[in-house]
Amino acid sequence: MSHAPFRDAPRTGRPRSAAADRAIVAATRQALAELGWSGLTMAEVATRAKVAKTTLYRRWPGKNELVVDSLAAVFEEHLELPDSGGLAADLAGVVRSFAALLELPEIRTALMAVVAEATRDPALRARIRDAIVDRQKALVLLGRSRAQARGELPPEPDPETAARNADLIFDVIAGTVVHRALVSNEPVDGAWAADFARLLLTGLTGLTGVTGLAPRTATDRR
Amino acid sequence: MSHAPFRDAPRTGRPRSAAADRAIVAATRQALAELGWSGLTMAEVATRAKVAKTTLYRRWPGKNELVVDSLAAVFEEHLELPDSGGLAADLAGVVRSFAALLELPEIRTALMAVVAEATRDPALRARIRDAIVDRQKALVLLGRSRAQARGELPPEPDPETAARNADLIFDVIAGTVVHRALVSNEPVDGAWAADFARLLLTGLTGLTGVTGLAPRTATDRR
Amino acid sequence: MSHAPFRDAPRTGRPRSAAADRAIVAATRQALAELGWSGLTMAEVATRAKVAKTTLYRRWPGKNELVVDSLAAVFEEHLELPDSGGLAADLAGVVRSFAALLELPEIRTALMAVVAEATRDPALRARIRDAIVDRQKALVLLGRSRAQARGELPPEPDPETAARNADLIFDVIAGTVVHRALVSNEPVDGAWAADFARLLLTGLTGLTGVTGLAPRTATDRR
Amino acid sequence: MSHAPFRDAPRTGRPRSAAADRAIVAATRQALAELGWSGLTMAEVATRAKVAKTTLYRRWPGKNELVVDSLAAVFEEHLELPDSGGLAADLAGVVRSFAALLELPEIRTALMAVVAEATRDPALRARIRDAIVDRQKALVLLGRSRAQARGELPPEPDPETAARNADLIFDVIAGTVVHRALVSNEPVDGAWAADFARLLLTGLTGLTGVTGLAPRTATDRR
DNA sequence: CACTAAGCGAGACGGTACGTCAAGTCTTGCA
DNA sequence: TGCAAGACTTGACGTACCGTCTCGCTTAGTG
Repeated sequence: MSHAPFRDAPRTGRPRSAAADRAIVAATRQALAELGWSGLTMAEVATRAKVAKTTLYRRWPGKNELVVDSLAAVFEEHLELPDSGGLAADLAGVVRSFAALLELPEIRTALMAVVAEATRDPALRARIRDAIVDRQKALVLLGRSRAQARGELPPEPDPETAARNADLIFDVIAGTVVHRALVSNEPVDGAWAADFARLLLTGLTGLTGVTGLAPRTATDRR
Repeated sequence: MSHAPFRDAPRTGRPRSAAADRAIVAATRQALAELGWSGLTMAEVATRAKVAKTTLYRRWPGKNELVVDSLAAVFEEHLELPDSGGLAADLAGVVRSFAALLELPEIRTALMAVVAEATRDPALRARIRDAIVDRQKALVLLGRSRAQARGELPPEPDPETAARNADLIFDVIAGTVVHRALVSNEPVDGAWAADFARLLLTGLTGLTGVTGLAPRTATDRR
Repeated sequence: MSHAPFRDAPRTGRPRSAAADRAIVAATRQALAELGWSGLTMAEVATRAKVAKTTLYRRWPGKNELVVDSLAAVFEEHLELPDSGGLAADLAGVVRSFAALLELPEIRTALMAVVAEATRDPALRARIRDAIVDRQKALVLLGRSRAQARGELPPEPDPETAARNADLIFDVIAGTVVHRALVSNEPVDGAWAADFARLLLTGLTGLTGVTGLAPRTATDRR
Repeated sequence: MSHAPFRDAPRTGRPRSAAADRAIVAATRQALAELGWSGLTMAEVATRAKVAKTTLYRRWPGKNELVVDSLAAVFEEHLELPDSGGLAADLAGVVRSFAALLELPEIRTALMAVVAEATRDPALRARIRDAIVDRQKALVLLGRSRAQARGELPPEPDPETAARNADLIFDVIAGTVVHRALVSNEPVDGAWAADFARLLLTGLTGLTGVTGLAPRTATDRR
């Protein structure tokens, strides 16, 4: 956990309970799912975790940080990218992976809220980047390197371009999925993921035609 | 304003002050820019607008709705799409238009916050859609119809596909710009907009190569 | 009540509830009697008075001031000195009057506590003086002036001496009764009051002899 | 110290540090003087005494008892009555001795506070009596027995009367001095002590006249 | 022109959550 | 076992904001 103290100075006194840490994070996720971001209170979390409010504040500066770390735990356990053997399928896999997270009520209700809070709090922004965003970006980078190894994508000419392209692709994938799920409030199902993957691979001009060639079936929907 | 009462029943009594409406919305934007979403209070808005707190609650159900309407006013005055004569340029225009809004502190700090609130409040979600999202989407639709008129994009085979494609493209554009600006917290400058437009038009495979052909200059950045 | 606002400026807005004031003071006395000074909490008072905690803090800066005003109300309704026709009887009357107050559990538990708090808070000290001590002192002054009118005590030669003597006599009477009741924790009954009055009138040397001349009876005790 | 463990059972394990006891009491007095009763915390005492909080609780049941014992230490080192050769002077000596203690900030701020606490705690009341009040009363008794030995006061006819008178005189002296110092918040100087002694010896009627005969000078004040 | 039905500013009100603090207990490791 | 360090539970603290209310006043139309 990012708030863990350095163990350089051999700490004295009673050590912090690791079980409490786990209980608090779990309670936060549960309360978030039930009550939503603005309904979440520190006292409620404390009660559910069977822990005193002071224990919360000893470990996290406030609600924002606690929620970021709790969301991070969800990302940590859910994000993975099985090698599906092809770029298009890997792409759909990333999209599905992101979308699955955004279906969780605790993520739906809290992710954008902490992003909004972070606009006025650089430390929180860094925490979000380290704990959440970078974890997602790693998935995208993994997919690209696999595609390049397979020869589906050309290798980057130089590291700077590589980074710039990676950032762009990541913003496109993550941003689009988030917008679909949270703003447009539409399901991210297999059909949509396929459409999105096709658009990403072939660009706008290829969009309509290909769709026409492979009409969807009802069973295509999740 | 979307909360305006129906004029069917010819209202009696003293009419509401239109000046107050304007002052409140302006005060909300200003306070949002200075204090951020979570620092914004109804009392503060009332004070700045030189209005009583009761006047606020007489017109808006709460903070969420007041902010959505205030944000909507900003979108209304800023969003436009001058015809630049080509799809790529129109695309860049839409991106720049969205990005310009996301540079405003009141939008940065509040847009994602109300989206987050809306996850648990369908009425608020509808309000956001009507007042903000549909206004953005209209821009994207306008760009597509222009491109189709010019022959740069094929006409849609049927209305359902047209709607599905429009939704997808809109989520890609709006989502990507928002993610770049608010989550990645990087500037949406001309160079990035050009990269993004190229990706949208030609797809992933075209990305690296084209970039290599047209190396950027320093003056290209905003 | 000493915190009442001046009515010079014609007050606007909703007026404060006088009933709330009364309920709060009554609740404070009751809670003090049941829970003692250190057991008294603002929340408990608020609950008993069926009033919000904020209402308490809107009217009193804190627990100390609330308690002083509540004690003052008790003093106001209890302190009086019926004219008994003679100095000795008047003296006993004052003693009994003070003692009766000190038998009330809310006074027992709180009077010395606020005095202790006041050692570090001049404003609180002034409040105690105005609301409580001066009320007691007025009784002593009344007794003296009656005695002087009857010729039982000589008139004071000058105002300064008069004030100094009054202060001294007051400290003797009030201090002694308080010490007997709260520190020695012994009852202030009729017999003790008579002993004390005799000591005050005749001094130490007269103490033992007179007691011997007028042996007490069981009915003499309160 | 009244909390000292019995040495009957030959105690095992590491013995308690006597130095810690002294450091704690000293730290309590110092903290009391600086922070006042309500500002005093166990943690602060522990820090100042360079001792763990647990050590405090191992030796005293709580804050009240710790403070009583610390005040008792002050009384123990300060209270004494040099034989001045006459009743009036001895009386003034007792008054001055009490007053000197009440000038100490730790006593001013804490004495009445523990008395107030004691109204709801018989054990604390007993502790105060044994550790503080009886020590003061011994001084008064000593003064009386000297006066009786000198013939300035008549011997008591019987032990019961002796005790009753002693209690009364003690309440008068201690109560008056405390009231002057803490409630009226006026200095207990030589002039006031002389006035008080005169009143005690001759009673109320003698008060005004004698004062008139011996007008004070400025140098008479402390 | 008076009546009347709102609107309006000021501020009290009952609530709820905040983040802090103190009391007193418990846990660890060292002496 | 004593002790230092410090985590822990409990619960009060005082503040801030919420959304509602009460009051005295103003401002249109309507009768």
